[in-house]
Amino acid sequence: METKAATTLFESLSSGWRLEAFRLLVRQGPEGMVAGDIAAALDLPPSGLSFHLKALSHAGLVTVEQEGRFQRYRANLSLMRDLIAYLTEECCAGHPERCLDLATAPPLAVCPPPEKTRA
Amino acid sequence: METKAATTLFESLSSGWRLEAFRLLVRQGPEGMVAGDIAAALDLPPSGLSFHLKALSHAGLVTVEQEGRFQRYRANLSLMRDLIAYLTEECCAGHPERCLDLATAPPLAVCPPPEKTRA
DNA sequence: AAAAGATTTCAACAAGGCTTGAAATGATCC
DNA sequence: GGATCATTTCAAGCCTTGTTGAAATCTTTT
Repeated sequence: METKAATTLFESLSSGWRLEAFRLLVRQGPEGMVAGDIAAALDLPPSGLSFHLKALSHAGLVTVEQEGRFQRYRANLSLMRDLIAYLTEECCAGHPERCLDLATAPPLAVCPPPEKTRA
Repeated sequence: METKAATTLFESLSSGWRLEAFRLLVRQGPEGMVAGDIAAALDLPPSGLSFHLKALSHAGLVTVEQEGRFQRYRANLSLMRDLIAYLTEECCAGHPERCLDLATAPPLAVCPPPEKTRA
C-alpha cells in the first residue's frame, strides 16, 4: 500500500459518523446492512449518511450492492487488513525488535506466548 | 481505546505531511529527530512543519523533548500499537474467523501458527 | 402509468483545516 | 547584555469538508 492510499483510508476513518458506520458494518458481517437501517441505527439523516457512505465506498472500505430498491452496504475487511499490515510495517520499519513487542502485546496475542522474547 | 480517540488518531494520519513525518520518525527509532532536520528531510517550511507536528503531538503520536535550543521529536510506537489493536478488534468483532485470517496473514505472522485460539 | 418508497444528488451555508510569511519566543554563544 | 539560531505563534486568505432540506433518480407495487 502506498502512502497516498493510506492517507485516503485514514481520512475516511477520521469522521465519527464514518467510523461508526464502518464498525456497524463490520459487526453485521457478510450480511451487511441497507442504507436506511444504517441511518436509523446511527440516527443520522439519510442525505448525511449517503455523504459519508460515499466517502467510505470511494476509499474502498465498504462495498455497495443494489438489492431491490435498497442499497446494501458491506465492510471490506480485506482492505482493512491491508491497512493494518501497512501500519504494522510502518511501526517496525528498520527496527524488528519493535515488531516483537507488537506481537507479544495483548491485542495480537491470538497465538501462544513466545518463551524467549519477553519484554 | 474509545472511538473518539481513534478518530483523533486517524485525523492525525490523514495528512500526507503528517504521515510522512511520523514514518520518518519511526524509521529514526529511539534517536528521534530535531524539528529542523525533519523540515529539511520533508522539504517543508518550518512553520508548516510545526503546525503538523503540533497536531501529531496533540494526538500523542509523537513526543517532544527540548534539547538545547532544538526540539527533538520521537514516534510514540505504543500508541500506534494501541491503534493497530483497536483496528484489529473492530475488524473481527463478532466474527472470530476473520481474526484468524488476520492473524495468519504475512504482516502478523511473527508468531508460530496457533493450534487453538487462546482468549 | 401512476404512486409510493429508498436513496442519492444538489445547492447553500457554516465551520474548520492548510499554507505562507512575518513576528514572537526561548535558548545558546560571545 | 546583545546577537544569533531554532522553533513556534499569529493572522490572513484560501480551499475543503460537513450539514441541511428540497429536488431528482431509480425501483417496486398496484
